[in-house]
Amino acid sequence: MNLEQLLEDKYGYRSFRTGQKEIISEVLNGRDVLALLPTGMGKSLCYQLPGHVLPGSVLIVSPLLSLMQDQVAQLKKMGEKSVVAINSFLKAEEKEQIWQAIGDYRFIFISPEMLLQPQVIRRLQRITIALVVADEAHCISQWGFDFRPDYLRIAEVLPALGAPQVLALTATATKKVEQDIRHYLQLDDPVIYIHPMDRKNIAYDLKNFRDGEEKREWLLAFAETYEGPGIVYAGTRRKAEELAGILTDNGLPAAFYHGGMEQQDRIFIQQQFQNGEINWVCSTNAFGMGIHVPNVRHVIHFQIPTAIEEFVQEVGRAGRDGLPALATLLMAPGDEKLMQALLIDELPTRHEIEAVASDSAGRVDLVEAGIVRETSYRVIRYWLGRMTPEQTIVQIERLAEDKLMRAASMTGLAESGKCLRAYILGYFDQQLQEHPENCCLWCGIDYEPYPLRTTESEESESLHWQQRLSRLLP
DNA sequence: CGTGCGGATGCTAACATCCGCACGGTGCCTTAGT
Repeated sequence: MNLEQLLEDKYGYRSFRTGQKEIISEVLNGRDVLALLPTGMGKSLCYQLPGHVLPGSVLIVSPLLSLMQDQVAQLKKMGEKSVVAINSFLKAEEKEQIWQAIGDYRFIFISPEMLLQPQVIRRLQRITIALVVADEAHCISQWGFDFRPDYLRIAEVLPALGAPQVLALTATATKKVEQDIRHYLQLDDPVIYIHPMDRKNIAYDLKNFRDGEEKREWLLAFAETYEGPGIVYAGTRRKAEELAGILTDNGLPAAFYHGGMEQQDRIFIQQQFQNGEINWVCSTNAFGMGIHVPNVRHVIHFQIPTAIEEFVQEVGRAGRDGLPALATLLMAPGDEKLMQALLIDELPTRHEIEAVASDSAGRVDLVEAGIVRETSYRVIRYWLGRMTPEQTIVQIERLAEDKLMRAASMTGLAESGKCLRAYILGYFDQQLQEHPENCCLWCGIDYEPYPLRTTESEESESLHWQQRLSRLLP
């Protein structure tokens, strides 16, 4: 089969990007594949193209509803009609209609939680699933153990679906994440494709401050000096709002974004950022997946992230256009303590585990009564289904240790005093081939490539007039 | 670690002030009964 011809017929591209052809060929050879491709390297084509060749539907397991909707819209825009997302956005009748004709859809998007529902499995059993895709597969490792346990259960469904082949796609994976993906998706002798993950156009900077006040002053001065767009990652929702407030108070086009907002507001901010109407988004780690803004110049971490994996994911949203981008990590004494406390507090407690274990009737009253938190309840139920309460407690303790170790690797980066790029690549078991010209603060950073803010003083003055006028008028 | 909230305090009626303590990120899925 001529893949290039197919690519041109279906998508109008003349040639594949690095890695795409290898991955697609292996999928078409019937192999399980785990592909590590950096963000923006055309991951979705790796299942879209096989979807036109394979004898059956492609089932894509996706972490976010917004991501699904986005991908469905994108496929439809490209002329692909037989696409659907099965999720809680659908009304009962819509859902029924889709199920009636489910075999007609070439691409079916679904969340792990929805996929695990028995009636969903029964419906999917009636059709031929040729390929199951785990999109953003690092979520298995990142979320499965203590947040969204259904992520660990995807493989349970596969036998019922006729044991289709599996393609796992992600941008960031340590050896541990890779192993988790292989194990929990039960990949069968998979082909592993690893693309070098170094992003040469991103320089890594680090600033030490005495306290948060100094950080705030620096952030404001930076945003007033340099042109965005940029993302500022804060540790908490409140902090994200506070930082956005500082920027907007000083006339900068900024907004905050976090998981506590209404879905509509979140979509609105995303769109404004994508249209360039907002220059700075101050957010928690909720912001990022599914954001396609190629020209993000700056990613600033106001507070230290909980792991290098997270840091790299977030930093990777900069400079997708290939132009120079800058990642800046702001540090102050005590920062790591806050994040450590946060990491551990959110895990199920011994008390919660014992409460769920002794509640043999399996009632959800514990959550209603405020004895067990909602997420804890589901996580505990997952583990109790597989081990004793005592083993579950040990399991959660191990998770806490693991999280603290990963957090320590992040502080290690901040304190190493050596090339940050080399440290990061080393963490992912990759070797730095060559230091780019703009590498990191230890190798030296030239700030000249980062465009300065164009002071549109006249424009802002006229805006002032408009504002004053609007205040005078009723 | 930093912050914000609720309750106690101090003393006789409303309110300022202090202290202890909980909380902090990430998202699917909710099919009851007016």
